[in-house]
Amino acid sequence: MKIGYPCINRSIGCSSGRTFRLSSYSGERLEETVRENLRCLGEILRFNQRECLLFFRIGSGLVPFASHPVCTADWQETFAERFRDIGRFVRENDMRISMHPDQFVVINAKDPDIVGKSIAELSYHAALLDAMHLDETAKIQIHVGGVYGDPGSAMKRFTSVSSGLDESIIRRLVVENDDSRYTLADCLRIHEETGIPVLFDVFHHQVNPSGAGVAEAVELSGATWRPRDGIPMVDYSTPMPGGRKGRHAESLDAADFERFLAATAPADMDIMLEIKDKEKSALAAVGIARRDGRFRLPRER
DNA sequence: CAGTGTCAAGGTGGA
DNA sequence: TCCACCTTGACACTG
Repeated sequence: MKIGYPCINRSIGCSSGRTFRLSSYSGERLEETVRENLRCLGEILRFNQRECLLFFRIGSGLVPFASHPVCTADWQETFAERFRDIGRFVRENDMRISMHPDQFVVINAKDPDIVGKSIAELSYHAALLDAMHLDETAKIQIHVGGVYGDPGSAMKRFTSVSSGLDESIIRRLVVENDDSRYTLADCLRIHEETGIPVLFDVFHHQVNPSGAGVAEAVELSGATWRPRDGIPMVDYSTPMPGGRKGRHAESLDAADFERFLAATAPADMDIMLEIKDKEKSALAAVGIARRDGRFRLPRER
């Protein structure tokens, strides 16, 4: 079991998601920004390694505008060595990386232009993980979407488009149940059609359920991961108390997390804490998971 | 320098 | 019909 947090570290005072406006794009600006983002990513990973946070989601903004036509820079070549170094650090410390392209990626959209842009964005994510020389346990998670009031057709389009995706993408792709459209049961059906593993989101399953209890849900989704995909990934969070439906909590609900671990024992999984205060909650979760017994510090493995 | 409106991209649900 | 929301604030303009 590894525990981690997404994209941003609030303790170390730098961001690996620095960006700039499209209107101020230039090759120099891109290079300078990517260099700074990679430097900070290295710092975050070193922080994580010290704190035994072995799971991290790299933000999609690491290379700004990478899939936009304006970007003609060969960033993979320019930063090849830096990417390789970071990948080596990840492997040597037995860490795990994931990415989560944002809501604009809809590979089963009706508009072919949106499909094309979505695939370009997935290619960027795959190229980034490839540049780090990470194996196929480093996943790219997406929601399904593209419903437009007709889930059946959306499902067919998803199956059809995903079957044509490049191997570099499909080997890393996993689908996640979302909070309003595709339930866990829908994602399991997609898995049956496509073989794509299902990443279980605990919170979305509460908001948008499909029958299974949490232990069963972890088991069903976990069974869709092949050995080469690695330990199943799970997104965990709780609702913001008093917040609107769908909002993520500000900090870890320790009692709920303990109950979640107890309910799902002895299943192994890598848990991404989608909680606003980031590494702070992840650290608290590590403490709880150590008492649970499934989580081991690296030196105890 | 502080405050704040806006930023590449889509789709949904709630007010 | 508009706004908030999503994996996440940060940039850049104004005064």
